[in-house]
Amino acid sequence: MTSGPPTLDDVAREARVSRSTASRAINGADRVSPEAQAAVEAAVARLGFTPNRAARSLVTRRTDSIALVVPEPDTLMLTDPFLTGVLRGVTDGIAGTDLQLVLLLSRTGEAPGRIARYLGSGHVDGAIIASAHERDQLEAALTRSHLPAVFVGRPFGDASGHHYVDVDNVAGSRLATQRLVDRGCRHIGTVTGPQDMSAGIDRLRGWRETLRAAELPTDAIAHSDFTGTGGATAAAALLDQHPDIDGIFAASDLLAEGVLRTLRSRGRRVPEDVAVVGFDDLGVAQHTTPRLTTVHNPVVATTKAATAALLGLLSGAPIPAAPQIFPPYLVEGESA
Amino acid sequence: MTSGPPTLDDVAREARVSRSTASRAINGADRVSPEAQAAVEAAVARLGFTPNRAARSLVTRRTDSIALVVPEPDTLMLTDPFLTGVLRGVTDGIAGTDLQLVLLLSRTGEAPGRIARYLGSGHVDGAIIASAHERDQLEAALTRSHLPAVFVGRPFGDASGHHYVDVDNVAGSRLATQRLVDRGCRHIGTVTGPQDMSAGIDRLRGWRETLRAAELPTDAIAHSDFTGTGGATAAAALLDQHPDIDGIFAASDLLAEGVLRTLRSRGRRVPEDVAVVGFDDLGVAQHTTPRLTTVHNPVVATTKAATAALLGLLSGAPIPAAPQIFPPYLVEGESA
DNA sequence: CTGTTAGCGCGTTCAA
DNA sequence: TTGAACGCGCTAACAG
Repeated sequence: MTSGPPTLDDVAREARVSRSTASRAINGADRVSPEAQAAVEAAVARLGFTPNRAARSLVTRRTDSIALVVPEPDTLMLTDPFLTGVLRGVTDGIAGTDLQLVLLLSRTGEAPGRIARYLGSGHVDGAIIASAHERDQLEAALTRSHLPAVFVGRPFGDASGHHYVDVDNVAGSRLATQRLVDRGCRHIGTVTGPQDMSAGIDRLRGWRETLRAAELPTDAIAHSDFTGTGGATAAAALLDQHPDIDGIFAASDLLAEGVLRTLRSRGRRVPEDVAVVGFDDLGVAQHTTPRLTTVHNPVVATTKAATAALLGLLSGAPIPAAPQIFPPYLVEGESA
Repeated sequence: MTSGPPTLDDVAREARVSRSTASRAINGADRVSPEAQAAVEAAVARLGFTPNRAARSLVTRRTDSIALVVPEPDTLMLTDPFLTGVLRGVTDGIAGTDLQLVLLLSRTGEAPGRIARYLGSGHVDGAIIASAHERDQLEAALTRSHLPAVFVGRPFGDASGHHYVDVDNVAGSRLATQRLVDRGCRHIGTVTGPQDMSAGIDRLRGWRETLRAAELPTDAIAHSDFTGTGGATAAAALLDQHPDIDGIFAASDLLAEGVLRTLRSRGRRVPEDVAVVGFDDLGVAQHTTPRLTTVHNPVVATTKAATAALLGLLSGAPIPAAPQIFPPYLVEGESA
């Protein structure tokens, strides 16, 4: 009467079979007669039965849930587009499974190791790590605990031993920089992202390589975090030190947006006086004035791939140890 | 030897007490001697014991996890700032508890009821619903299942019977519109948000009320979704139909951003020719040109409050049925 | 204050 | 193909 949610026993009784048979029918085992199968299915539908996850976990020793670790945005608006893409990618990736997605937002000033401890405690079957920043503890804890995990974005430091999916950041920044070279820019600067993230490092590298190949100067570098404000400040520094700059590669669209603001306030026309190319194409680029030329970063696709890889690991599939690297491509705008 | 994670039995053995005592010590019951308490704590630390959630859930009939239901952004960049704020609010809100956060991203084109079914299946102890859109099924399912839930933003339709926390959208849009009135605008238009969201409706209402009180015309209305592109289109329509417009209240900053773009492309100066006020202040406003005058929407605070309210419900605290409404305030920019 | 005893709901042997 | 029995790790009565 006051029974709460229906249990497997209720289903079995309703279907006039034993609990084991009901269990087998529900979990798609093969040794079940068609009649029994049908009876169980009918009973399940009639009762609205849903397996109790806790009970199931207890015996299967799986939690049927995975963790998604994401960095807390430094400022609202900062990593937002990235965050949104990641969320969508993972959600898409687990659609159709009965996996629960447990969200772990890594707080900036928090006691280090909270997340590592959580991941090591057996509360989840695996993890997607979209945390771009350096996190020695996390990576170490991950290898120690043998928790199946896939990174979105090459892990900082030694990537060997970790599965990851990434966009080819070096190729992307080459694309961006080459565009500036091709349109005739002779002194091309860059506003970099944080150098404790692989994306920040790689995007600087592509810029440098392209300019070297073109035998152009590589002296105009301004470091920044991935914020619009940071980009504006960095661009100002760049213009002060190198007034003759005629092109800027910004390591993200958010940065580029700040760069455009500075250029406008200084009366430099874009792209006539200074051409600008960004990176990411996650929505910001379409809303700038002028519309930003940028490099598309397929975040949803990479995250989806990472999730698929994790599902593979969980199902014990043969593991392709090699990272999956997605190609970026240039998106036409008006800024270059 | 090959035992896997340590169990309560291991702890008990290590601490030389019974399992029950160990359990009591760990769960902070009172009837435990100081020595036993210390012994257990030492054993826990030594073994790195973490309670098995599944086993605990099975007996306590609680899952120690809550769901966060958020709408999938219609476009990247769209509801991003909102989403980020919500995530932070909830995360802050459950910090210090051992609650798991299960993320439920509501897909736009999905089979309706997926989320409702999930919430009704006993997989979580409660839910925060940040889904602004109309979702009859969800609200109905929620009342039917008696799952403790708190909405962020007044639920669409009949809000009675639902707990919610919200910013005072009507007051906010009054603030915005009054600002335009005060600076001398005589023909003030509005670009609305979707009229199937309470925020969209309320923000339109505040605009109308303010203009009526000021005895100014309320004929210049253009509806839109909450995207920048939508705002740009709506603003164009507004200018076409009412060329003499000298002020626009946009129901969100994203909309306002689109409005500014249209005004610029039509050669209208802001704020000299047309003054603009937005709503939300979630990061977008600071990056527009000119910097947007807007109304601050304390998303993190409301979401945190919603989470606190949910925790209260879960602990069986006396439930304040009345919604918590947060006051908005005007943020100075250059656009009005 | 402590230990003993019983399940929580489910998957999975093992015989039949 | 089916059912009976067991145990996953833990909390909560109940005696002591």
